[in-house]
Amino acid sequence: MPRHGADLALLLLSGFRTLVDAATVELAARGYDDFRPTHEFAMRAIIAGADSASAVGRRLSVSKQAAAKTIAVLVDRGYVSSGPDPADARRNRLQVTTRGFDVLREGESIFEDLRARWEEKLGAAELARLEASLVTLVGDGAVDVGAAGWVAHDPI
Amino acid sequence: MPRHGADLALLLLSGFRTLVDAATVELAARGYDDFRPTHEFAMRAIIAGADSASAVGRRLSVSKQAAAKTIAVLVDRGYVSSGPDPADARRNRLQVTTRGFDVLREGESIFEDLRARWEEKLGAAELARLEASLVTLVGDGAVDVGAAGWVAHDPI
DNA sequence: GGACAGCGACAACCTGGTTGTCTATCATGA
DNA sequence: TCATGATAGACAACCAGGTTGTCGCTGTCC
Repeated sequence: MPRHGADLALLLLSGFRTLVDAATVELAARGYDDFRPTHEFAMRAIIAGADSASAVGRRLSVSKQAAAKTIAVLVDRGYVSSGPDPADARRNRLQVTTRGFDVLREGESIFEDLRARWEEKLGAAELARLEASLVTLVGDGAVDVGAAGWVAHDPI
Repeated sequence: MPRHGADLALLLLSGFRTLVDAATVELAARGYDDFRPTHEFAMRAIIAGADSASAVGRRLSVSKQAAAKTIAVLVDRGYVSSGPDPADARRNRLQVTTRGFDVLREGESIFEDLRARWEEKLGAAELARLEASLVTLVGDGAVDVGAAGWVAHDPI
């Protein structure tokens, strides 16, 4: 067994892919096709208070241009609305639409299902242990920042 | 705690990123800058017997054009050599160069070091347990195929 | 010998990023 | 009050890595 260390990295990647691919496929089956993980990150940033393209970019550690592009497709697909900010004419105020909240809620429930399926495979205690180990290794905050930009590709 | 299931996915991603970013940075520090995980996958495919661009594409489940592009940069940077196949004039026979094997060996040792650091943090038994759990969840073969194409971005 | 398949090259395009430049707007301090 | 500086967003050019499609050459097989 050479490459033992690298295999660990691949296992982690593979786990992530398994979940995200399944979620994207399932989301498409439920009527939200062309919804990508990137979009989720952007919407969560908006909900968390980043109500302009620049702010989303900062929150996601990404250039404002990149954020603006993502937001443009989100607006185009009706997940996010954008209008002039009455208080500051430079800004375009962003808001997640009802449809936007819908897709997020669907996504959450899909991920819950996937996790439940893993619990069946592994046992609840063991899965909790795995999560705890990961938190020890990468920290709890790792869950939030900088994940966008690493999740760019199409499933299958 | 909503988003529990999604957090699991993010933990896995974060673990992968932590390892791969660190490895890429360390590799650059050792003189192999602009070497990306994608390149590693392509080189391993060549070593495994895929000695033409089309074959690499098949092995990596990627179009032959995509494989040809990657191989072009690998050849350009001296990690892979390409020459006419005396037995078949259509093909360009690929070979990993000495420098190519060097960078792979460095990469392996870096990943071993990273894994050892994680063992210190978590304990050897617990890390082995984590790996075993992941193998249970995603299967052993998951380590190999289709990982290219998910590892496209720059660290930091 | 002819039909078909595979290889590599080329071109056009997509997505998700990047940097750089520009204008409009706001905020601040002399 | 007004000049200066910072910020928002738009636009353009570019990059990496991927896609599809077309094409010509080469090899294989009937």
